[in-house]
Amino acid sequence: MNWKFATFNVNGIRARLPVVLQWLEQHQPDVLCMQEIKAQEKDFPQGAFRDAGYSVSLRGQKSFNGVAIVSKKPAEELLCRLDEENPDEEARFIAGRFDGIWVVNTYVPQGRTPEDPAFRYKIDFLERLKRWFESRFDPGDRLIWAGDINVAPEDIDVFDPKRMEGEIGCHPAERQAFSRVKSWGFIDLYRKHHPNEKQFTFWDYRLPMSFKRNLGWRLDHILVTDPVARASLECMVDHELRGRDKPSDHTPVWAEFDLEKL
Amino acid sequence: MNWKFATFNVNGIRARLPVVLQWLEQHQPDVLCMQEIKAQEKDFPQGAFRDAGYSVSLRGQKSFNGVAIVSKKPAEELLCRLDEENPDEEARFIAGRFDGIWVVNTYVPQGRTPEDPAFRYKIDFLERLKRWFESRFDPGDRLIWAGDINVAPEDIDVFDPKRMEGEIGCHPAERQAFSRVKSWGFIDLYRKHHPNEKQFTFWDYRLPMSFKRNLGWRLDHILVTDPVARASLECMVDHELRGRDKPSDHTPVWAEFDLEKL
DNA sequence: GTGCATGTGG
DNA sequence: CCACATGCAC
Repeated sequence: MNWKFATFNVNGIRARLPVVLQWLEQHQPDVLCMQEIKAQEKDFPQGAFRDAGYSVSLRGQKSFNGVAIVSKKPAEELLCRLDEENPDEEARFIAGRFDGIWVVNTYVPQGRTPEDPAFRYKIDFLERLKRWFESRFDPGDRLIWAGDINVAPEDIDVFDPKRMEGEIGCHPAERQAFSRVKSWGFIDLYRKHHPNEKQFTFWDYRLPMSFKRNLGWRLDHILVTDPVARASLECMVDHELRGRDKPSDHTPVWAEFDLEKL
Repeated sequence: MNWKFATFNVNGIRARLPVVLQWLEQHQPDVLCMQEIKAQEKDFPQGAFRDAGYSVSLRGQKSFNGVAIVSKKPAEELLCRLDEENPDEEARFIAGRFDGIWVVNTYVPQGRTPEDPAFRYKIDFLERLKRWFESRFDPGDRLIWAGDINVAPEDIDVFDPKRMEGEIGCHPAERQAFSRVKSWGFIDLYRKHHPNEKQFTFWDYRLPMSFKRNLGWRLDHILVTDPVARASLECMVDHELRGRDKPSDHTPVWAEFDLEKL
């Protein structure tokens, strides 16, 4: 039986609700991770997802950030913070078990510029995440880490690597921090299926005509442990959405798995 | 040859542009007066109107008020302020000559409450308008005064005259001020064609379900001098627009004239 | 450029 | 309830 998974930085769930519902209707993923829902729990349109046949797990915050997982079956287990000791950390992390697979959904800080304190926070976030994986899981577990990681891992993942060298999203320090988390036991699923494809998942609103001119970044990722990678059939970026009327600046990434190979 | 005229408080031209363009496309008025465009000249979507075959004359202001006239032919003469001595008066007045007919488009102050200084300003505005008509025109001229007058002239023009007695829009002082301007030589064209109709042009957003329950006011008017009244064929309120998706709180009023009778 | 928060105005 | 202004973040 096939199992479908997707991740999408929606940039405001209230503004993007029609787009997301239509995408769910068409693609029927078993699990969809969303980032930048930009809503508190009380403002998240839970009813609309339930009516579409999806269960909602979410970690909200007023105005910024916020992550959610919607799934055909409710989470078998759920964790809403990376750091249980810190009750008012930003809403950038949620993890749940679905059909026996642990799904970790993150919205990694963007970091502003490499000089900004926010950049240090980004690196720290990735290091905390690495320790979190180490302490709870084994690379042989069924585990998916997905979301807006805000790092373009290689030069192929930016529209103009020369121009973007050392810039936010491409800085060696963040690439290395991301790489270190992956080295624990993750495979970049899009890159596994498409080793040489220059395919982006984000086009900045602020760059004039960025989508039309394909001035993008691959910042949204599906990372999986080895057993999950071996069960994977495909991983794709649905850039079509970005060309429509009121798009998010990001676009969905999805993957399909053969559960019998797991 | 028939000549079509309309007035519409759009409540923000930028928010209402698709609605207005579709209405123009369908109804093809020779002249449309708009109020509450809520835009400065530079922010008014002139290109969209030109593409639709309309010439634009406007008096804008940042954020509030603002009036415009769009017309199949450009204005033969144009006046943009009621009080030429006062350069920073609110953008509530524009007048132009089209096909030999003078069209005066006003957004009369709402007045807040009868106790508020804004109410005095409303009465004064109507009195200044009366003097303006007296000084420049004769009741025998071809003249149309239209717009959001913000007065329900008679009890029939409010959903609940008992409840609204003395309230803003129905207060005796503003009814009298409006009546005094009309007494110079204007005929209420909707009332001429529909003497006993209880038909509203405004339904407050803030009253729950006001449109569905028809809790409205007739505040938008087409006033004409006697020769124009004699050439008139019909005057109607297009309340259908108010029932759609993102409506203005007001709805268009239109009239048709036989130019050969003029 | 876009979404959201808050404040003003109707 | 709705539109617009300003301010913030990305």
